[in-house]
This record gives sequence, C-alpha cells and structure tokens, in this order.
Amino acid sequence: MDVNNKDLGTSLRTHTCGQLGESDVGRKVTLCGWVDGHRDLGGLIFIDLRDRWGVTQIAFDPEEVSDEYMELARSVRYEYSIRVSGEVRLRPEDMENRQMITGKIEIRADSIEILNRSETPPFLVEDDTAASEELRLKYRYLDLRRPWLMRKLEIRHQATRAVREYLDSRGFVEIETPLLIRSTPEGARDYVVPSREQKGKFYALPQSPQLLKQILMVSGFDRYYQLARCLRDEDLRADRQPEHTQIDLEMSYVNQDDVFEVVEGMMKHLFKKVLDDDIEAPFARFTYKEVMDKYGIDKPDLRFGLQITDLSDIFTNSKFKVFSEALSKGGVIRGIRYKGGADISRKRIDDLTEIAKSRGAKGLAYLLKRDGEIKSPIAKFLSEDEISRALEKAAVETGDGLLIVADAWKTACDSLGALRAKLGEELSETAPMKWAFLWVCEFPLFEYNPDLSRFDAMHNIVTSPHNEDNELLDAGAKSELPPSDPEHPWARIRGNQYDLVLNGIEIASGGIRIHNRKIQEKVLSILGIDEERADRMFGFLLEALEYGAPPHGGIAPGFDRIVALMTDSESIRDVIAFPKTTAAQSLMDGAPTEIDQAQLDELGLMIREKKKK
RNA sequence: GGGGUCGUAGUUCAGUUUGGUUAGAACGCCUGCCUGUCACGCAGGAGGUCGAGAGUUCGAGUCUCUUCGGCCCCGCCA
Repeated sequence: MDVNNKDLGTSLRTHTCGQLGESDVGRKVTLCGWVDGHRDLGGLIFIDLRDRWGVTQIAFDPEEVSDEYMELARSVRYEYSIRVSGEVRLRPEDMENRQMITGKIEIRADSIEILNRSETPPFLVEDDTAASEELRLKYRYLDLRRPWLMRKLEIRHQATRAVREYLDSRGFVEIETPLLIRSTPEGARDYVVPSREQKGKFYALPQSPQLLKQILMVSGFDRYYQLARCLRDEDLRADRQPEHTQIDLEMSYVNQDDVFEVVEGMMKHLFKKVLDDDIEAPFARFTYKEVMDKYGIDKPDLRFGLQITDLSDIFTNSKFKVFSEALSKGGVIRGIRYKGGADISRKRIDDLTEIAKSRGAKGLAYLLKRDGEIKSPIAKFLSEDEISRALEKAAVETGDGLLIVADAWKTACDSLGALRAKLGEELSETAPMKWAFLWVCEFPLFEYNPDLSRFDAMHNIVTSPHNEDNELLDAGAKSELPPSDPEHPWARIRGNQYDLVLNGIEIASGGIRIHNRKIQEKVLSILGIDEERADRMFGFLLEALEYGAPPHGGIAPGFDRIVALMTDSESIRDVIAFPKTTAAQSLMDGAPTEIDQAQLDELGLMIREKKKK
C-alpha cells in the first residue's frame, strides 16, 4: 500500500511510530502515540509506542533521564496517550527485534509528557485479541486501534480510491442522490423517517438509488456512479448489515456486454491497485439454468470443480419407486460424487441427509463403491446396469461414494448444492485459485410464489425481459396453464438480469432496465401492482420514461462484501467502522433508542403498547 | 417468525453431566524488588448479585420456566 509516510509531522510530533530506521540514527525526534507495552526493569524502562503507522521502542535510562521523567515513565500504563522526545539510536548488538519493522533502532528518551491517561482497557489492544466481538463492538474505538482492523479500513479506503479512479477514467459522473425519498415498491422493508412538516407522512431511506439512477439516465448523464449507502430493514447475517455500501452505476445505450466490460475492468484495476493481484478477464459466463444444473446454486464457488450429474435418463424405467415416482411427477434424479467417501459412517450419512432435508429434499440415497462391492440400502431395488451406468456417469471410482437426490428440479438443485458446498469445503485439497469470478445471466424474470399465489420479481421490478420473450408477457395473461406450472409463459420469460459471483459470494447484481412505459406497466401488472397503485408509488418513473428515456442498464457491486473478500474477513462487520449486531443494534452508542415525548409530539406520533404474548 | 449455540473475576475460560465445605486458572489490575527488556522476570495482594427474574429443593453456578443479550443458520433480504 502506498501510505505516504512523509510529512506526517505536526506541531506535537516530528515523525510517526512506523517511520524511523537505521538511516535516522542520531536524529532528534518527538513521537506521539499510545502505550502498547511497558517494561520496568528497575533501572531501565522500555515503552512501546504505537500509532497508525507502527510501533517504536522508547528506552529510558536513569543515567540520562531526570528523576522526574523517570517517575513519569514508570507511571504509564496500557493505552496512555503520551509524547516522547529523544534521539534515535541503534540498539545494542543482539538486541534487535526482528519482529518489529523499527526493530533495529530505539529512541533514547530525553523527556516524556503524558497527554492523557487511560482507564484500564477492557481488553488488550493487540492483533490476537481474545475479546469477544460483543465487547469489541461496545468499545469499538479500542478495537479499531488494533492494527489488524485498522489495516482493513485502510484497504477499504484504497479500494474506494481505486473504484473512483477507474470509473472517472471511463467517463462516469459521481452524483449524490437523496437519502430522504419516497417509499417505493421494491423488495425489502423500508426504514422510514417521519416528517415534521407533513404530520402523518413519512420519507423512506433508499434500499438503493435504483429509480433515481434511472431518472439520471433520462436526464442524459449517460454514465453515473455513486458509492451509495443502501438501507434495508431486514434480518441480518454475517454478510448483511442494515446499511451497506454499493458501487452503484448506470449507463445509457448499452447492452449486457457493455456493463460486463466496465465491471471486469473495474475489478482488474481494483485488485491490481489494492492487492497487486492480477485478475483474469473476461470472467466466465453461465446462464442461471447452467449454474443451477451443474452446481445447484445461483452463486457457486468455482474455486473447486465438483459438479452435479443428472442421472434421470438412467432411471427412467427404474423399479425403485422413489426414483420412478419422482420422475413421473416431472422431477429429476441427480447425484454428486463424494470423493473418498466409500467408508463413511452411519453418523456421517445422517449428517449429510440432514443437510439435504434442510433444503427440502425428502431423503438422501447413496451408493458407496468399495473394493469389489457396492454398499447401499437401495442397491437391491436397482439393476446392476443402472448402478454401473450411474457410477460411471458421475465418474465415481472405487473408494468414492455417490450421493443421490430424487426430487423436483429446484429441490434437487438446492439440496445437492448444499451438499456440494459442504464437500467442497472439506475436500479443499483441490488447489483453489484465489479469485474465482463468474457471471450468471438469463435469470427468469418472474418466480411463482406459491404462498401468495402470485408471481414475484426474481430480482428487480425494473428489469427488462429478453427481446425474444416480450410476447410471452401477453401470452401469459391468456394462458390456460396454472401459474405454478414451470411451463407457464410468465415463468419462461428470461430477464436481462445478471449477477457477479466471487468465491461463492454474490458481489454484484444488475440488469438492462425497461425504458418503455407500456412494458413497465405490463410487468407491474403481472406482479399484481395495479395501475392505480403503480401510478401512486411509481408514477414519477413511468412518466419519466415517456420523455425519450434512453435504453439503459447498470449494476451495483456490494462494496462491503468485496472488501471483506479482499481482506479475508469472515464478516462484513470487519470492514465497517461502526457496524451493528445481528439484532440491528449499535452496542457502542446504544442505537436504536427511545426518543423524548416532545419529539414524538412534534412529529405527531404515538407509541402503541407492546403486545403481550 | 423459526432452529442452533454461548453468557461464571476487568478479560478469556474451567466448574453444570450426577445439586452439597471457602467457585478455580491464565492474562490484566494493585504493591514491592529488579539497569537491555520486547509474552521481561521474581515475590505478594485485591478482585465474583455465576446475564436478569421466578420456581423446585433442607440446599441451585449446576434442575425447571420466563426474559435479556452476542454469534451462526432457515425464512426474509440483492
């Protein structure tokens, strides 16, 4: 990283704690920082002084320092904020510390000033902290003093710069969109803000600047981007926070390839600039159908191969009822090779079965190919020919197992996808490439929601259908097929929708948008949003589309997730300065809190009693 | 909304299975000694409403119920 280490002197210091080396020997310096450690040897006193740039050892020698300063040096404790002046000198021979960047030198102190004492910290500020995350979040300012965490935010800063640099170079304009907007019918629950001027009315905080960036295309900016804060009131996960940052961008007169080219260039630049890693582009492209069939998930981790094999054709005439019935109901039979899994235990089988069942599968069948025999509770229901063809098709060798799911297509995909993830994680001997990017495109535009008996947008209500599928919009309205049928015209419409996946994490989602009012209205009506409601919530966009809106599309890479991957972080909390807990609370400041009655009155709000169970 | 898991000294944990004397360890903290340490060392010391509340019991850190909080997952979310 190109941290500029020069000219960081201030009125209180001449240098930083990570800066001095052999070439500075003899120099008179003053450093400021926190006490990272202190060793009182009775005569000599050593203090390790830490700031953002590093740690430097300060030595206090009673022969050279006044009693008054020795006494002060003796009194310092962890995290005291101090200022020290002295001369840089080489450490005595054999006293170097190879673990420290500044380990060849030390400061022979002349004087010390305590700028601010510290309470005994609730945990030691060190990279290998034992403190719980709960405690670290409460004392986030101490947690952030840890170099490990500070580096991550520095990398985030570098990433921000690299993104801006690249998009600027490609003709994008950074435009801020409002945080107080109207509630629009997008997927997630809105955070809302009451209006004082208009009592009883509410702003919503943006789930994303989606509609506004489309309006900017109508305005003619042609290429827009923003490091945009997005807020969603939904349950949290390791990779989800109530507010997150997207590299939101939109372009006019483009198709999917144009967007891919820009994003691939951006990723190359980003990874090169920040990590000095070379990314191969263009990225692999798959259709939704392909990744689901091969990997059982729409965001596969391609650092390992391990594909799912379709075995349906082998069992078309099977006497095994579980298989034949699954097929006759329009389902599939699929399997995945479990390398080296021929001798797994009963317990292990149960665990794997549990994984399959948790994703909706009714059960998990298996064939274990041992030396000279096949071990399987279902072998007696299958013909030898069926078994050997299945093993061969799935490339199962002696010593391996074959895990089989017979179920509806989606269920089979989900459960085998989960098994694949589990096996891939465990059999990590497949030398993983570091960064496995891929595009997933041609998502279905709609997904039937059996609970609500209606179609939902698979991604985004403004995504345009494939041109060739436009006629299906009308065909669906007249279709005799039940909406739950996968052959229903609306279920067959492919959307101009794409995701970018990195190492099994979805890091971006985008699409080519609808720029024609008529088509947008049709899509909204399929989603069960009638004209009146569409007009009310959405009218401003529909109207804007009528003034020569250009064809346009874009994408929104999730910045926190990308930085989390770049910094090898388990959770995006590690790359956000002040994150919230999984219950959406901020342990440091206590948000959310109740507010004063006066504030409620001013807003015309009344709090209802909590319902008792 | 559902499932899992955790909550004991300032901190990280042991103790909970099978209820029973004064709840332990390490690090940190305090005091003293120590002139080349860098996980400094040595000697001594302080520190606990066992997350909270209720119950069972002669007796609860330990059993039951309720509740609060952290983390992970499903639903939800792009």
